[in-house]
Amino acid sequence: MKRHFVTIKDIARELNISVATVSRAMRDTYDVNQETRQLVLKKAQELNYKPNFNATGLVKNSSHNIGVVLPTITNYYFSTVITGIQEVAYKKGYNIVLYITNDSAEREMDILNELSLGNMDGLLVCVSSDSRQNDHFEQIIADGIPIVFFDRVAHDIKASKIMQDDYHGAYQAVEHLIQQGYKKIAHIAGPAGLLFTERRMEGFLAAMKDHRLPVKKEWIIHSGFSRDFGEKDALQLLQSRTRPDAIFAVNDRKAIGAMLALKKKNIRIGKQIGIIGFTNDPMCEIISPSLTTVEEPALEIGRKSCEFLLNHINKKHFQVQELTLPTKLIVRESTMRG
Amino acid sequence: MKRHFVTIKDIARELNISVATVSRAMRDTYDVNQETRQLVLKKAQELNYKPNFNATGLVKNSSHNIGVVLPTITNYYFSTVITGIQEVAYKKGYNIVLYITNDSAEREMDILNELSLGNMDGLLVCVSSDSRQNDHFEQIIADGIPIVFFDRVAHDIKASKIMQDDYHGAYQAVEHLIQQGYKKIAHIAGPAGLLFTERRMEGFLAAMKDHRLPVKKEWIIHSGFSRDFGEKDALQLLQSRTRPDAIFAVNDRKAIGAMLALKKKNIRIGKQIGIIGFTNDPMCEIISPSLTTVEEPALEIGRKSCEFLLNHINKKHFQVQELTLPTKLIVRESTMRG
DNA sequence: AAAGACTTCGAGAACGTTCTCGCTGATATA
DNA sequence: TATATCAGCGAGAACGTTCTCGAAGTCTTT
Repeated sequence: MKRHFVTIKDIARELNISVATVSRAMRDTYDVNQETRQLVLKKAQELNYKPNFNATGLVKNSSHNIGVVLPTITNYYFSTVITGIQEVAYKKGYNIVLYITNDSAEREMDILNELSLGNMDGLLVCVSSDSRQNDHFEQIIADGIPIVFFDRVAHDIKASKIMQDDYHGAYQAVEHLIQQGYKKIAHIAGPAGLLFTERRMEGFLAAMKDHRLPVKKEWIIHSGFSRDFGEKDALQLLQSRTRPDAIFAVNDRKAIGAMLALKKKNIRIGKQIGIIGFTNDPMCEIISPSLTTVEEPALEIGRKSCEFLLNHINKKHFQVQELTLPTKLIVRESTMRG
Repeated sequence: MKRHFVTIKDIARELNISVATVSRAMRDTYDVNQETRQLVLKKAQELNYKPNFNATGLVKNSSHNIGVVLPTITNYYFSTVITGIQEVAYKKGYNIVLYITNDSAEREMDILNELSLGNMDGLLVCVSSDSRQNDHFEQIIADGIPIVFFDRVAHDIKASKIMQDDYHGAYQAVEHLIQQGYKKIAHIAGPAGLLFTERRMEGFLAAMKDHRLPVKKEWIIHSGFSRDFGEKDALQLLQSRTRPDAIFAVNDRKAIGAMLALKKKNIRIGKQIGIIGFTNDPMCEIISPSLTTVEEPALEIGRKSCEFLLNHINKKHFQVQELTLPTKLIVRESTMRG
């Protein structure tokens, strides 16, 4: 249990020099003799010295921890984003510590009021789908803790934001459907109130309008993000007076749910009803027919978010900035009429 | 950039009491008057005081951080394990900080020699598939940092280990194939040298032996864990002199790779060749035909690992212990001959 | 009334670093 | 020779807590 650590003092004692000099040597400041420096480094190695981050953090007033607050990690998009975050954080010597909200606004609140959060150098957050109030973020920002939002961003908060190009991705998706000859296009969307959901909706509507296609209210359904909701939404669409001949889903999971539901009803995906998703989850290639989708730059979003945050943390002055990364249409079988 | 924090001293000054008393009040020790305690708590709330973990950590010699070292997080099993870990860690006030090895022994070494690791209160690790040398773990253990291994454990290390019941899971899987009438059963395994791979192999061999079925060398293939390897292995099996009529894959991803390859060759899964996987990845339900598999208790493994580690960290004396959690056969279409 | 026990609190050291200031001795400048 | 410059280093404070020790006051016991 009790472990004893080698400190800078031990090195100083063994070398008969002051702790100040050892500290200088470790940090390679200008005012230390290179010879003594080598001596110190050698001795440090020999004693297996590891710096104590609590001590450095205490004087420098930083923890080298950045908090990542997100709804879940058990899906392709989020786990990939985290991988990107971790990659750049690790390189710069920062730890990332995870906070999972389970997509619950209540839990999100709890987490943001958490003690430990105050000890983060900065925060990367993707808001939960049912959080409407944003006061808790305001509070954190007021406390002076840098925040970068990614993917699902809070509307009204003045903070840096990184998203994929949801509008154009959606536009391109719908245009692809239209080019394939589908005309009666439905959209199964996410919960209302989330910016990226709205942007995809706008892209959908714009593409329909530009191609002079009618949009029926009953072809637009708002619900949750999971596969189950995709199934339900698809079944609901089948009930509508005029049945759509294509579905644009807000994400791949819902698209896959819809496919599963339609397959059960013996509807031939592509031929009878075309389907397109969003994300490019590996599942797209596994399901049959394979799912056409819009690829999101998840890894890059993770990397860039973290880079932004580290800039915010280390720069004296930082501008709030927004970044939109491009998406890419990936055509597969689910939108093939042939 | 510069943020000013409310400290215990501020509270003491405003209340005209000593820092020691404030500290006592915050920790609710026995030797503090309940009235003054309430006063302190009220003032703390009022000033929005947040304890500084660097300071407490420095005197208590702990960081309340536990490191999680694992190959990747972008798959179902690992992301679920992490969710379990995070769940209990959060409850106990510990942060989890992620280290991703990308399944490379070299990177694993780098990470374990990392400075920041020395500042973890404990480690949860799942070794990378190509790591043979375990000296770096010995070193950490010698440093007195508690370690718990999960899933992929290092053979020879004396440390606590948590795994699913790979042997019986495999046995049950193969027995299920046999009961379905398959006789020529192949096993596409993981890389040799990993304990759980070997255990699944043993389960496979035992079931075959108990049912007096022959095992051909060419029906056993060792390779990587990814879908690509599953495809390759399946194609290789098709080349063998006597073609197997069923495949037991070491995990779902390989099983799915194999299915995809066989489907491309117009082989009817189930009828001509039965396939069973391991993990119960959500993809099993998505692919067609759906994939029979052995469910792993991923969430529970995450939870238990973390509980073990926290015990190790907080108990004065701890016994190294090993825990094996049960698996569960989940029958779907890929092993239906009818 | 004296002694003991208990409650409540303060002073100050300690944790392992970094940082500021100033000192020493050597070298360069006048 | 006297003075300025500079390289290299040490002493000690500071960061925000906890912890140990002891003191003051109150209450109980005899």
